[in-house]
Amino acid sequence: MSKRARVVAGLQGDPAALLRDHLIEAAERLLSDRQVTAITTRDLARAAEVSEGVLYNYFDDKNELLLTALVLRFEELVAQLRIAVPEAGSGTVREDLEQLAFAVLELHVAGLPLFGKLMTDPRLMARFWHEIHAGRVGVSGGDIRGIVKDHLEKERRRGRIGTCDTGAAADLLLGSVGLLALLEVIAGLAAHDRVAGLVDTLLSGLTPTGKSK
Amino acid sequence: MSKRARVVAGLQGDPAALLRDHLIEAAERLLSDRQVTAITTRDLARAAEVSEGVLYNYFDDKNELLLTALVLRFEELVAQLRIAVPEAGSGTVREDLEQLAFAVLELHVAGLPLFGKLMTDPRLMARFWHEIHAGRVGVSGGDIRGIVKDHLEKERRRGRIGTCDTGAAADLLLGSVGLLALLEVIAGLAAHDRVAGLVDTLLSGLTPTGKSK
Amino acid sequence: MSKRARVVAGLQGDPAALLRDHLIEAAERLLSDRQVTAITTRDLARAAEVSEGVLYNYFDDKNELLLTALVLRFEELVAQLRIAVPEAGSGTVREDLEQLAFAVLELHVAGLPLFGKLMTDPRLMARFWHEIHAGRVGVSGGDIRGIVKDHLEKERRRGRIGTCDTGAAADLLLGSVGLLALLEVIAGLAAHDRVAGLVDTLLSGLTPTGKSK
Amino acid sequence: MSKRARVVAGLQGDPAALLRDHLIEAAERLLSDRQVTAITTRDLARAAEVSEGVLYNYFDDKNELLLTALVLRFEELVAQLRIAVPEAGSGTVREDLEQLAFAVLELHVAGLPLFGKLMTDPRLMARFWHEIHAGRVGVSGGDIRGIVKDHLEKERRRGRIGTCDTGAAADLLLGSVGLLALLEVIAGLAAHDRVAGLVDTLLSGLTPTGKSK
DNA sequence: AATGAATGAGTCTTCATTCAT
DNA sequence: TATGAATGAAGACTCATTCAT
Repeated sequence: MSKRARVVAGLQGDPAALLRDHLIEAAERLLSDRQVTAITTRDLARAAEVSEGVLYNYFDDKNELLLTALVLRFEELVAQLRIAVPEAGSGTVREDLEQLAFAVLELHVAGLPLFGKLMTDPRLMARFWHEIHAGRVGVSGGDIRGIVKDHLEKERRRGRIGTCDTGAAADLLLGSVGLLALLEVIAGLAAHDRVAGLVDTLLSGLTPTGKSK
Repeated sequence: MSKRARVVAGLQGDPAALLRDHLIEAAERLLSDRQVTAITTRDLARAAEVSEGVLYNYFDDKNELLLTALVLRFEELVAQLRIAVPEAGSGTVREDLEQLAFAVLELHVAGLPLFGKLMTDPRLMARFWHEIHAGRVGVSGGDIRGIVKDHLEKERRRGRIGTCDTGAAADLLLGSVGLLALLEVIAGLAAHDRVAGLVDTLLSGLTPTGKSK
Repeated sequence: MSKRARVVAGLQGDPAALLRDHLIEAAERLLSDRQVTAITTRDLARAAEVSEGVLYNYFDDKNELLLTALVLRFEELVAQLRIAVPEAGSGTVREDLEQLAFAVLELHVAGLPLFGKLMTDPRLMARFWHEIHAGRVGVSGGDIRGIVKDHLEKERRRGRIGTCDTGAAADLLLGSVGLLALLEVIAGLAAHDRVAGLVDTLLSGLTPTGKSK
Repeated sequence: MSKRARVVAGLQGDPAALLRDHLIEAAERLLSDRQVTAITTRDLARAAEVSEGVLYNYFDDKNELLLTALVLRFEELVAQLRIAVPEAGSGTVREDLEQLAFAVLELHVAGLPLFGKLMTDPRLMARFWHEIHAGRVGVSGGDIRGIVKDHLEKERRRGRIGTCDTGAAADLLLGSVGLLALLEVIAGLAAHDRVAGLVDTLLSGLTPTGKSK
């Protein structure tokens, strides 16, 4: 009935949804090499090859578009993590835990820039936080923590690890892997090489053999 | 004859150095309650009670001043950590490690906003990184890691903990404490309550008693 | 075959004329609680429950629609005044004149915002003026003046007022009532309370009794 | 000490005050051939031959500059009226009243466009109203009314006019003269020619000679 | 060397109008 | 002929940087 944007001219489907998605994709592309605050409406329009005003037909304001792109990207990352979680028992305890740790590392390496971008703008951060229901997010927060904790509890039920505070263990793993990811992203550290050491140390603990704490 | 800024009028010493420091102090003050991007040259000038132009006599641009203030603040925080590190053997292994963990938590809670501010501007971040020699920094990077590692090695030499990868152990502790700090800053989590659990789990490890890894 | 707008779907008559009128009505409604400049084409479309584009099928542009609505509203107000004019002789001279003055006050209070809206856009004003044949309008211009003048002349023919310049008398009445209306609209003055004083003073004049001018 | 705008480069006096006044003058010039709402910051800057930003060094926002210009212009007009008010007794009652009426007519003819401009923007109108303390303004309000009323009371004390409601008489004169001014401004009516008739009718009143009201 | 006003590019957002459907 | 999304030209305002004084 009404006019259709040139960029979605030849495509099948609801033109509105198409264009909305197109805008989000353009935003994601921009987000991958610029800080949120460094992205202007003009950039967005140029990247999407549409006029400047079109953004406001689909989003309340610039930040809402950016936020949507950010949330989407985050959800993709978590979905990828779920896929990468090993079936408990597919290898040794260590092997499975290492596989999980590598998956978490991937998530962090990919997600950290995202997170950094959010910190730029406190209001954006707040909206992001609200969008992703509390506890489901953070660099390694909530949901992700649940995934790791669940894995550990399965292992414990199988008797492959001892009685322990699985929550704390999850924090140790997530935090340290997150730290490696940060150093990789910021300083180019080879994080992968240090994951095995992390898992070993977490498994055996620090207490000298034969002694209690 | 050259003019001396009113604010350093009565002071002894090289007026240039005095004014430079004065500007940095004003920047630090501003940095403690605003995002870097939210600080204008006018703010800076007003806070330092000098004219807008002086800034350019001592720094290449606004960001250089801000960066200098950021680096300084970071160094103060690390210095505070050094002071808070327990004398090994002043308590049990756990007590000492907990005390260290708390000190690290304090550092992170104080330093995280700083870090967030840096991420605003990638160029600023790069310059910051360069300023603090590689590996010495990060939310929980290098230097700090050395402090924790040193502590653990002292404990090992005393025989209070077993043979282990002290670097990995330091990463586990720093990373997980950093994660708690992040959740405290972002989501208001009571991080302190979970530090003890972290230390316990790190000490005992996950491997079931009586079994080898 | 041509399409018929949903809002005039079930109605009898020329669909074009129907829709045109429908648009004008919507505009009038909007005009009663917004400044002309604050009315967007989107507002107009939403109020009329039609698409944004139709407007341009019936009017040259947005302003022409608004103008038409304004002229219509003005004519309604004048029609109301005609109805409210007292039958000369239904009361005393003063009573009749007061009744007329009150009617004129109503007209002004209702019409002033309209007038204000017009002044927003000089081109709109010019077109309005052209639309209402010269001399027939103004806050208290032409036609209205004729109504007051006619009333006064009837009274004079009846001998209830003396020989005088009824045109000037009409101007005195209209102008002063208009002034009160303006002050009521702008500053919340209780205009009604001062109408009687106006009429009295107009009737008796300023010249001291027994003296010639 | 600091830079001086090119436009006030050669002039004596406080450059800030100079430029501020220069901006106001530019605004007044613009105001005399455009509606307030039709004046952009760019227009203002171009008219004053300064950069766009300079406006904000002297006024909170665009409207404040415009408002200042409007208030100033209004005050000039009132001052002119005061000067033009006849010494009571310098001529006959009618002559003096006519002279006053002419002065008021001048005021209105000059002030009406100003007033019209204000009606464009209700918030601006409110600020204007607040600026000019209540009762001092309006097309023919307060202060102006006081001037006319004072004149009439002097005449009454001299016994040159009878006992009457001088306030109402002032309203009759001001309102009707305002009306003529409006018609002159809008429709090019020759207002001057009708002032004498107004004054005559006001002086003699409508009541038939020898009869009571 | 300090001052602080001038500069003007750049920001987000609105909205009348067009035009493919 | 109605639709309503796309268009893009403005608009007001900010602020890092410059530079005459």
